[in-house]
Amino acid sequence: MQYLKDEVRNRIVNEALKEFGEKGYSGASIRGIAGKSNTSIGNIYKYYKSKEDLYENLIGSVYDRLVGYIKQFDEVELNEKAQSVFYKLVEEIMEIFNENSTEISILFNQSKGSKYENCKRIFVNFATRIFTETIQYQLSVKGRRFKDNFIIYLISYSLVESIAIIVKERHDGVEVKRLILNLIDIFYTDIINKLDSEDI
Amino acid sequence: MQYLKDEVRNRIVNEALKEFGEKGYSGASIRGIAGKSNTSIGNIYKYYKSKEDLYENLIGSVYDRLVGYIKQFDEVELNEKAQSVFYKLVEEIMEIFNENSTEISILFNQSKGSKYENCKRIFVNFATRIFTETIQYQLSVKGRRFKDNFIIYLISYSLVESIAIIVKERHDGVEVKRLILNLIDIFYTDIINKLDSEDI
Amino acid sequence: MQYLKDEVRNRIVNEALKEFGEKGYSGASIRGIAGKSNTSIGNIYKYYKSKEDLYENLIGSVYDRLVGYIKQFDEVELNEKAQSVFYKLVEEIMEIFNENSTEISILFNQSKGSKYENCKRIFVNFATRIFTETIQYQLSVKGRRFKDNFIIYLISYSLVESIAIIVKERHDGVEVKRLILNLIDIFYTDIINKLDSEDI
Amino acid sequence: MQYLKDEVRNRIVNEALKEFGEKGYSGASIRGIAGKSNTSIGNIYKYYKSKEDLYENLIGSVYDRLVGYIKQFDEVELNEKAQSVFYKLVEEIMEIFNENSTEISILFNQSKGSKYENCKRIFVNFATRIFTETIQYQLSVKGRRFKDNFIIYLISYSLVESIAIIVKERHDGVEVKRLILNLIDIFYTDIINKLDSEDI
DNA sequence: AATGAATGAGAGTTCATTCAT
DNA sequence: GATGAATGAACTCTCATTCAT
Repeated sequence: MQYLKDEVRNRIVNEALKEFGEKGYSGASIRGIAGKSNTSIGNIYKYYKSKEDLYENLIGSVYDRLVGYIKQFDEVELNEKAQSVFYKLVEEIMEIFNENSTEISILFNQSKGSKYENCKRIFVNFATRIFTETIQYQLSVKGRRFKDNFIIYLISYSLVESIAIIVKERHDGVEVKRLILNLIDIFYTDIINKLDSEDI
Repeated sequence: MQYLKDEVRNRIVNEALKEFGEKGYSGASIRGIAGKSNTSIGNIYKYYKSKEDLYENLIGSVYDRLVGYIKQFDEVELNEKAQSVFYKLVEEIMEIFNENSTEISILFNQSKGSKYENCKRIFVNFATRIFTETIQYQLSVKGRRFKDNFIIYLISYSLVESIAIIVKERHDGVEVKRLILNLIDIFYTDIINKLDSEDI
Repeated sequence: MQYLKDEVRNRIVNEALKEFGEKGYSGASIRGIAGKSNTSIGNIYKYYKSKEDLYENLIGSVYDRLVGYIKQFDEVELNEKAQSVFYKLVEEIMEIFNENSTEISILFNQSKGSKYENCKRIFVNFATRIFTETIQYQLSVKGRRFKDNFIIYLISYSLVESIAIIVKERHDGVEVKRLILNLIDIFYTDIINKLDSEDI
Repeated sequence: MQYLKDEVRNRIVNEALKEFGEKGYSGASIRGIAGKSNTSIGNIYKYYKSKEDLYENLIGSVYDRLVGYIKQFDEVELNEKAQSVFYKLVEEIMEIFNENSTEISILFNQSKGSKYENCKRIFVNFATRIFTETIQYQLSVKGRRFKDNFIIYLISYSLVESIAIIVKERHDGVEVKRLILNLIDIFYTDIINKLDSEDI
C-alpha cells in the first residue's frame, strides 16, 4: 500500500513539474495534472491540500535552500569575504541544480503568482549586495567611494535572469557551471575594472 | 459631455495601466478596472470592445513602433552597419519612453498571455543578431571565427531584461538613456574584447 | 421642427424594419437600429418607449387589422358563408400587403419573442375553422360527418406558412395574390374533393 | 456513483430538451437548465463542454441521420426513382421519430441560431428537387414541359413545415406516419394531376 | 485510498433601458 | 429634441476546492 502511494505521488510530482514548467504556477491546472498523472482531482487533494501546497512541496525545499543560504548573511558583515560567499552560493546552486534541475528552473522562471515569486528578487538583492560590498571594499582600500547603485542592481538582475535561462535551457551541470562562471566573470570582473577606472 | 467622456476614458486608461502594470495582462480584470475607475463594467465596453482591445489601445502603438523598427531589417544585410542600427533602436526606444514610459514598461514586463507576449523574444533575437554580426564582422577582418552562440544570446537576453527593468523603475529619460548606453557598453564592448582575446 | 421629427422617425422606422426583417424581433438590437438610422439610442427612446413599443408601432396596425378581421367572427355562426369570409380575408391581406408588404412579412416571419408571435397561430386556427365549417356544411347537406380535424389543421398551417413565405419572397401584389389563390385552390378545393370521396 | 452520474445526466438531458423545446437554441440558458435539473452551472460543463456541445449531443445524431440520407443523393441522377427515394426518406424519418421524437421536433422547430439551423432548408430543397424531377419525368414522357418552380417550392416548404408540426404535436408513430403520407398524397399526387391538366 | 461529481465564485461579454447634459 | 454615457442584469464559461461514495 505504501508502495502504491509512493508510485502515485511520484506520478503526480512528475506531471505537476511538467505542468508548472510549461504553464507557470498560475496557468497550471489541477485538472490537467490529475489527467496526465492518471489519477483523480480528489486524490491529488489527498496528497496535497491545495495547489499552493503542491507547489510548495515541489519547489519549497529548493527555495528554502537557496533563500536559506542567502538569509544567513542578512545580519552579517561580509567585507573581504563577500566574493567567496558569492562563489559558495554558486556552488550551492550547482548542488541544487544537480539534484533538482527542473525545480530550480521552475522556481526561477515560473513562480509568478505563487508564494515564491519573490525568489528572484531576493537573489538579485543579494547579488547586488555582494557586488556592492566587494566594490566598496576594493575602493575603500584605495580611499575612494563609488556612486551609482542602480547599475550594479541591473548587472545583478541580468546575472540572475541569465542564470534562470541557463538552468532552463541547459541540462548538463558542467556546462551550466561554466556558463554561470563565465557570466560572473563578464558581468562582475570587467565591471569592477570599468568602475575602477571610470568612476561610474 | 465631451469632456466628461474624456475624463472617464482617462480614468479607465489610468486605472487599466495600473491594473495591467500590477497584475499583468492575464491577471488584470475588467471588473477591477471598472471598480477602480468608478464606472460600470458595461461602460468600459463602450470605450473598448474587449479586454484585448483595451490592451491593444494602451500598448499597441508602442509595440508597433518597436517591432516595426526591428522588422525593417529582417531581410537586410547589416555588416558594419549593425552597431549603428542598434544605437538607432535605442534612440527609438528613448522616444517611445519619453512619450509612453508606462506603456513600454507594461509591454516589456506584463504582456504574458496577450498578443504582444512575443515582444521581448523579438527584441532578444534582434539583439543577438546584431551582436553576432558585429562580432563576426570584426573577427572576419582578422581572419578568425568565434564559437559560442549561447553566451551571446544570454548577454542579449540580459540586456533586454535590464532595459525592461530600467523603464519600469526609472522615469527620467536622461537617466534611462544613460543606463541603457552604459549597459550596452558593459555588455557588448567589453565582451567583444573578451571574446577577441579569449576565444570563448 | 415637426418636419425634422418626422424625418428622423422615418429613418428609424425604415432601419428598424430592415433590422427586424433580417434578425427577427429578439435578434434585432436597438443599438443597431440607432446606428443605421443615424441617430442615438436615447433618441429612439424619445419616439418609442421600448423595443416592444417600437415593434408595436411598426407591426401593430397590420396585426390589428388581420387579427381584428378574424376576431369579428369569433362568436358568429358562419355556415354557408364560411368560404366567402375566407376569400374576404385574402382580400384584406392583399390590401395590407399592397400598403405594408414589409410589415406583413415581418409579422408572419420574424415575430418570435414578441407579443405578436401568436399571430400565425390565430391565423391558422381561423383557417382551420373556416375549412372545417365549410366541409361540415357540405357534408351535412349530404347527411354525413367527417372525422379528422388535425389534417385540416395541418393543411391550414401549410397554407399560412406558404403565405408567410410568399409575402417574404415576392413583392408584386398581382403575383402574390395569384400564388395565394393557387394554394387555396390546391390545398382546399382538392382536399374537399378528397375528403368527400374518401372519408378521411 | 455511476448510477448517480447517469441520473444527473438524464436530468440534464431531460431539462435541456424541455428548455430547448420551449425557448429554442438561442433562447435557452444554461442557468435555466442547471436550475431546473437541480444541479449547478459548473456541473453541466462536466458533462458537456459548451452549450453548443450539449445541443449537438441531444440533436446531432438525428440531424446527421436525416441530412446524411439526403446528402447521399447529391450527385446522383434520380429519374423515375425520385418518388421511391422520397418514401424511403419518410421511412428514415419514422425510424428517427420512433426513437427520438422530441429531438426531431426540436431539430425542426427550435434550431435557429444553432449549427443545425440549415436543416429545414436542406429538407425543403430536397423535397423541391424530388418533386420537380418527378414532374419533369412524367411530363417528359408526354413530351411536355412545366413552367412554375416557385409553387413547387411552396408546396415542398409546406410539407416540411407540416412534418415539423406533426412531430411536435403528435407522439404516436402510427399516426405520425399516416399523417405524413396523407400530406404527401394531398400535396404531391393531387398537384401532379393539377399541373398535368392545367399547365400551372 | 481513491473517485470525480458537485459547487460557487469570478472571469469576459452583451444589451435593453435610463438619465444627466 | 437629441445625445450617448452609464447601468445592471443576464449570458457562457472556467477552475480550485469539497465531499459523498
